[in-house]
Amino acid sequence: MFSQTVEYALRAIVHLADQAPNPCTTEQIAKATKVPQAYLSKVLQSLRQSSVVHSQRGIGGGISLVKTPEELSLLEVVNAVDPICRIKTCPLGLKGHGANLCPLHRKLDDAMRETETAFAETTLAQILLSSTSSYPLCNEPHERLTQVGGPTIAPSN
Amino acid sequence: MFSQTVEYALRAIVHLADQAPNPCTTEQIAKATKVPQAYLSKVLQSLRQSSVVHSQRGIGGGISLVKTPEELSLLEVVNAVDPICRIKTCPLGLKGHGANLCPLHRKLDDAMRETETAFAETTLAQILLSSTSSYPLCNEPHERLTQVGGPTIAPSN
DNA sequence: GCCATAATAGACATCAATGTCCAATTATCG
DNA sequence: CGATAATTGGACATTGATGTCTATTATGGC
Repeated sequence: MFSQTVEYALRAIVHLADQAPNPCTTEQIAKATKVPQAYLSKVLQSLRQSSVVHSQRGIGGGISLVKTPEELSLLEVVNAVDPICRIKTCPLGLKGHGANLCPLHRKLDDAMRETETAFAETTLAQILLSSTSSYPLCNEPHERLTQVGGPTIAPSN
Repeated sequence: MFSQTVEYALRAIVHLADQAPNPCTTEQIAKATKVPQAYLSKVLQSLRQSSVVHSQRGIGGGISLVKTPEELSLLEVVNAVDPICRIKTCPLGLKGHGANLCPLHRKLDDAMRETETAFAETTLAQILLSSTSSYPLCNEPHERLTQVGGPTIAPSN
């Protein structure tokens, strides 16, 4: 129901929110989120063009969130890479309907509206603070990759 | 958010429900629903293999619903052509999560669950009886293609 | 200025979704 | 049986989503 690209974008943003306000390199995000790095860079491009993330080249650079996790909603991320496009007029182009959707398309659009609303009302901060037994993207309850200050360049392995 | 195939399948089923229990030819459905006929025949194949519709070759044949519009839900149609696949285990394959989804995937799965439920609870009969100002697939309030009288080619049952 | 780092851009590959076309098959009618 | 109507199946084309690779450009540190 949601594209792979949406899944990847959300994983990346969750990781960035977790590390905020520190920037992460594409490589770091790719490893943490298990997303193919080359493809991830494409996804991050979309997010940058939509001003969801900011990028900085060179040493110490990387990707960082434009907004704080408290201000950023899931919907903004989803719409940046694969917009939820609501049904505005009759898909059959019937003149008699116009903006007055028939029951079928009303139902379909309602489902999309519900999803849109749910995503609009959820912030990244809420995702990070949710108290379930699993922490986003991590095996441990909360394994911070970068803790305090430090440019943390390449923890490598 | 929903594939073109889902849209086409639902249009076809709505038309069949409207004409039920009479069968319709692929050509009739294609014209009424404005779906490319050759592609529609593929979609109808999926619906037949999932036992949502029944087909009959030869003169007077065509496609008809297996269940009545009262018994058939939107979900059965959707799942026949493009299943809503719920998130059952961590997409990252993290062992620590397993069936215990992290907040992100919990949220995504919740959205799918809501949609799934909404579709499961809506029958084709409800779609046809919904009182909005537009009738499904038709410009007029209710232009039945087959009315009374004329043996519109094999009512046969 | 030089070098290492990291994003950026574009070409290319692969695969699934969508769409078209035609021959084969099956059923009904006269 | 033969003609017609209709689905069925397979080949093919096109497009978009997904994914890979390489060269280029920008940045900071020395």
